[in-house]
Amino acid sequence: MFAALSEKHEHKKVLPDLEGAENGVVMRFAPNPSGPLHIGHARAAALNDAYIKQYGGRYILRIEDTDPKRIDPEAYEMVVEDLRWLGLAITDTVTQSDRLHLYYVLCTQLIEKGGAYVCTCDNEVFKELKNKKTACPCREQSVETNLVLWDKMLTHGFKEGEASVRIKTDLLHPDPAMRDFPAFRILDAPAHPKVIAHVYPLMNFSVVADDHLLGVTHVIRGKDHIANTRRQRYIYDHFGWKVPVYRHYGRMGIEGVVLSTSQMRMGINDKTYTGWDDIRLGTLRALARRGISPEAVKNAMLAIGIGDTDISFSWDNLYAENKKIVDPTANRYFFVPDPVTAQIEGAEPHTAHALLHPSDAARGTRTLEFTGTVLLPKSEVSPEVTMLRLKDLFNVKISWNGDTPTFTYAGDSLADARAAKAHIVQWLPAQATVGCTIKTQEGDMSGACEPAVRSELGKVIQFERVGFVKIDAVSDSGVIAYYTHK
RNA sequence: GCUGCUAUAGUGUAGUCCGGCCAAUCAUGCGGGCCUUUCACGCCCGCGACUGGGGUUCGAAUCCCCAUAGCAGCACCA
Repeated sequence: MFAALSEKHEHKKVLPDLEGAENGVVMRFAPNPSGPLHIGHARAAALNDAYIKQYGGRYILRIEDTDPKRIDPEAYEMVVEDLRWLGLAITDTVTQSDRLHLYYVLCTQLIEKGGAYVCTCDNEVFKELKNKKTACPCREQSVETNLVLWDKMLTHGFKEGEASVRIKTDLLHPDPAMRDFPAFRILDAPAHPKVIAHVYPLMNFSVVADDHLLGVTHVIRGKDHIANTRRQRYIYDHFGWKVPVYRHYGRMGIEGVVLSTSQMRMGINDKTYTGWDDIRLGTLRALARRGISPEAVKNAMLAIGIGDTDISFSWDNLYAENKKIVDPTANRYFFVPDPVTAQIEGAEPHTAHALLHPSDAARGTRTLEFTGTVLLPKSEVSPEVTMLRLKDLFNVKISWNGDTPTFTYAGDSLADARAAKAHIVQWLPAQATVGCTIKTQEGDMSGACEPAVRSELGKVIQFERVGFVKIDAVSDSGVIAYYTHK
């Protein structure tokens, strides 16, 4: 009964039903290994994942590396790492460069069926004919001729650009993008990191081949693939294969971070960025470094859903999701930005015990030894301020002689501080601090924090009154933290 | 230009297929309050939208037409 009540608060986002998914689904995430995954990828990855969890089935990671020019050899590993971080239920992994022989066999079959032909026209010439809805001479070749030419392609009888395989579609189709699109091309010096080949499939062919071979039932991807879906249908029809169910979601605009792989790589090379996880980038590893949890990313993506409207991604919404996850677990500590030293007159030494978490006393406390001098945030100490409450310690009166403050002990009563509307501020014992720099997308914030923060390496904590941060590095010279969000 | 898709508050989203229960849901954001030894969390209150114009209908966010805006594709990229 109580469980039912608490589940009501979960607000589980329900995605629209998928047609024909009742008996389970086979879906795939198919990135190009050109760099690490970014937030845009996370949408496709998370949406597919959610449906597979909803209906049951298999989740195939398919690395689409059929364009040697767009491969970063390190990306194979990065993609897998990023998906592992996201926590997806991947059941199978295939790499297209391992499967070229399968595509070749299917191409031969398609030529035999009369569904494809080898075109030796100049690319520009073909384009002109296509725009005039006119067949190129190669289209009328016999199956036998096509098979001979196809064999010639595979045996290096052509150079790059001299021949390609085209799918027979409808030359009168109103959309020129549909007319006899290419399925295989020749690359002379591809320098592919995983395979030696001369003939490479184009995306539309290899995708159909693999979706069919792997039994993919449902495809969710961006609407930039709508035209590809229509093209791919021609291949399905030639083979007589069953077409998967498609959903195409709209474009997602993301502001504030760099997403373009080439731009990121350039910036890393010229030291503008520290690496793929530089927090100014939109990669998943950058989010991870900042303390965004994978669950928050997934939840934010599911909340966006599969609508075909173009949307703008909201960092606020992602931060809200993350805070729900991080707030209950993050320990609290003091960080004093831009510290000023304050010697407190008239106060006895005192040990303060501050809760590690305000709503979970069982977690314990940290101890701060007051011996006379403290560090305070400079922004809290200005001539119009005459009283402060040092959190978990006592009240301090400030008297001003011009610009020079004098700090005097003013009692332990919290009620007094409230009555005086004094700010309750974080502080540090001057004799027990470590230097701390908080890195934000806008720049660094330096100050000092409790020495105990050093035990939170790799964790997200909350600096009280400052915000959530992830402890990135701990050394003799101090602590480096990354700002997560408020 | 051609082909196609879309249009609900600052942002995301539900409702649109099968018109009335929608003076429009939920989240986030913002404003105010309560709680509180954090400007966090929690709780309460409030703000804020059906792109525009026609039409059909007793009745339209929902159906039709036009306009406008945005987006995608028109590669031997994925």
